[in-house]
Amino acid sequence: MRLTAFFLPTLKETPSEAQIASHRLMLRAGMVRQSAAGIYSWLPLGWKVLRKIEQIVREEQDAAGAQEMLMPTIQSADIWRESGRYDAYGKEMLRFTDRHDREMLYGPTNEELITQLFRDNVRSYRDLPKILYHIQWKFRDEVRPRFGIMRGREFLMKDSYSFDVDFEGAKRSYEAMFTAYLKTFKRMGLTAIPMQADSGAIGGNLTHEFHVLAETGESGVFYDSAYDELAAKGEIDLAALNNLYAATDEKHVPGGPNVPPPERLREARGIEVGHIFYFGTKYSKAMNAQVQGKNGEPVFAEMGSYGIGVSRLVGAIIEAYHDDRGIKWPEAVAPFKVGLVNLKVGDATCDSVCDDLYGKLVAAGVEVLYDDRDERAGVKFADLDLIGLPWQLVAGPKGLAQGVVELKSRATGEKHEMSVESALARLIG
RNA sequence: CGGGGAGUAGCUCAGCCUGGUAGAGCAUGGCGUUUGGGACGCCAGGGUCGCAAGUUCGAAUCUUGUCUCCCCGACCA
Repeated sequence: MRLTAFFLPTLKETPSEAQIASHRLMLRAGMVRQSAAGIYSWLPLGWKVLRKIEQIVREEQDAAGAQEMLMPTIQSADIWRESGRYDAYGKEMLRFTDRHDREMLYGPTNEELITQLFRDNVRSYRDLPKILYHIQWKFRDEVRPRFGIMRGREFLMKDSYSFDVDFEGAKRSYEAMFTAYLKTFKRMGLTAIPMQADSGAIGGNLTHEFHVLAETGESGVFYDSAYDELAAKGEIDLAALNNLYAATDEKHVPGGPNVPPPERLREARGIEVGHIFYFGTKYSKAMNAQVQGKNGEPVFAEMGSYGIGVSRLVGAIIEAYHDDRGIKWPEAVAPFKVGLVNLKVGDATCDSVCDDLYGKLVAAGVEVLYDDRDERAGVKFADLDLIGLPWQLVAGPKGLAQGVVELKSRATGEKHEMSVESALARLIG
């Protein structure tokens, strides 16, 4: 993509409403614009990141055996009356009527819909287990949206739902999602700690929240310092994780059972990026979702639900990866891998070398943003640092006179001069 | 939902107290000089002062109502 053609409205100054780094940087980097309280438009750069994250989530769900589908954003009140949540959910649910005065709502979650689909279409235990998921926009009419897309009213969520014939099966599904979540967050460069959590309004008795540690996190969390060591090792060890203490402040009881000694107890702030629940037959009973068991007997489906805040992850990643100049995207979610800087647009050599580099990178399938604007070097560097592409490939008249370009890592700040060929090899290889 | 604050140019804000032709910086367009980490000069364009009523000869400014946004708290799968 050539920057002259790209819609990238960056801001030099910080909009006054933005309080935390991710919000500030998303506005400044031209990723999002607010349209109403807690409701945002995703501009091209932000949308690219969102789709990258979504794709990682999708791949890990698929790998765990879940199947993607798509349920609507708008739901009928009827099924919510069946589950009993139409009255229970409260004002967070956005309700309205259509032209025929039918009561509708913008879905805050999809247990009812998926249970209805299951009930209407699955008859036998032989069809189980099943894990279905979708990645869809949700709306929760939060009293006080804040922190940009971190607590928006409209947000993109991946929600999965598992159906099993018995508890053992449900537990396997739960563990499959548990592991998938750890892998998902790790691929994005995040260390997410699974925490014992309050089960809240969804109800159930087996539940974990996944928190990314960040100073600006909304939740207080407590965890065993052994997590830090485990995270440093970089491998996912389910058994080890299950034996370590970690809890949100809602669940944490000082000095309670399993709480590690003070020297190993860490207190921190966390951003909740995922939440998984086993809730048994809560919805299948309320909505009469049964299958026939092995002996022909009716069995209520054992269910779980598993959410990842996809749009919130964008903010969480920025919270984890930024400095005072801007964002530092991990390569897995970066909107582009390379920012190609032509330091002197209009200079025949610079133009031809950059055009050639751009063509070759694109041909090799490398995502590259080519800054071909007729701007001063400082402007280009500042914008590139702000939007945080992992690699900056800089070509200017001085370097080219020596036959070199500069390759800079945004993450480490390291710069290396090298020939055009070796730069290409580094980026394509 | 309780408390506080703010709506004036694309952004950041001044002007309001004490009513009298709407401002600055940045951004944008043009020209020139510049050009390796957010240049400089000159010129230009751009505003229903959130909206509505009221007071007044006259309202961005005073009064009332209303809408929206932000912050703190409570709330939050």
